[in-house]
Amino acid sequence: MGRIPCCEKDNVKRGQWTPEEDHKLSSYIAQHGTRNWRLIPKHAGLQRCGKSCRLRWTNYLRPDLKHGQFSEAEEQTIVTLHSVLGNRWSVIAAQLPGRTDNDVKNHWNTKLKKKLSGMGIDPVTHKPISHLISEIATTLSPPQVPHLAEAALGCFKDEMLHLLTKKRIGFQFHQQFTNMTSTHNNAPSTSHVKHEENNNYKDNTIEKIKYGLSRAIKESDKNWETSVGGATSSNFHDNTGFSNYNFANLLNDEEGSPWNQSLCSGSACTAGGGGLQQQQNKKISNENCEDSGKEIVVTTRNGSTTMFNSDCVLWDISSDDLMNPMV
DNA sequence: AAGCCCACCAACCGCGTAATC
DNA sequence: AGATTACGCGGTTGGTGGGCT
Repeated sequence: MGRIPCCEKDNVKRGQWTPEEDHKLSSYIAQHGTRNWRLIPKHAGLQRCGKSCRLRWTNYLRPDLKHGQFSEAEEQTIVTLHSVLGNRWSVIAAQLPGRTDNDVKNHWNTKLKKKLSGMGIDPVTHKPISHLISEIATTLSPPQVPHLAEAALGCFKDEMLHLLTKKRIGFQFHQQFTNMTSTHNNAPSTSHVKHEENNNYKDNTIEKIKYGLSRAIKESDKNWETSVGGATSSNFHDNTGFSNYNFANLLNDEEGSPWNQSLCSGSACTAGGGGLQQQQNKKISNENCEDSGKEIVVTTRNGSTTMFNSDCVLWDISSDDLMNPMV
């Protein structure tokens, strides 16, 4: 047996509330309270569902509600509580006098999530995105990598891609680079941060990032298998205490991006479709690099992660960008 | 000026569960 | 005790307005 509707759908008005309806509802509630939402519209002379009346009252008409912008302090509270409670909007809203769960949820989805992403923080886990990559690369056993890595990246990709499409930035790796120069032959020059104001480049790059991430996840799995299988892979080595994953050949491919095929959100993700498997062995060029074959490496050591490319232009996430995301 | 895109947010939907019969 | 009803919550949708091309 299905759930019985709270009202007769045919006889109720839907959509935006008029000032007259607001007045009727407010007047009725001021006199009689909010005891039975099913009866309120009938008694108040409204052709609305009781549920609709309740939402209108709780989210808009209640006299104790604030309607203005969220303050810095309120935003800070939301972010802090969200890091602990997750999407428990009603609990978070309870800590913000005059704000509803709907307010908080909307503000989170439209502003705060992007703000955090722009700061390089994953809005789901509240960890820096570099930590996520690090965890994917080091702490997961390879059979899990395609699923969990894609799930984690899936949570972040929309905001990341949004940011990238709004403003080209170059990838910096100051201290990590210093560390790497002593251990890696393809160390980048300090003039690596270059900008090309070329739309084609941007468009290509976005596609390459999408595809590159998907390929990276898949490739790391393959490399691990190669290594375990006995053959020494030049792409995967761990003899210096680092775990190096070579993503150099993951940034380009003539084929369409599999990103959409494996597009996922959270746990609903099913990574690594058959198409991805089939594409694994295809030749990949690196046309956007001045010198093809340069590497992009994710390096992990003591939990820190570095991603760099020796000569290709990447994105510069400066502190200004992080604090003032272009959204 | 018109069309398009995007951000915002009010409102809706459906599910879980507490309350009531 | 089980069925029914209502409420609360979180996810999603759709209308609107502003900015950009």
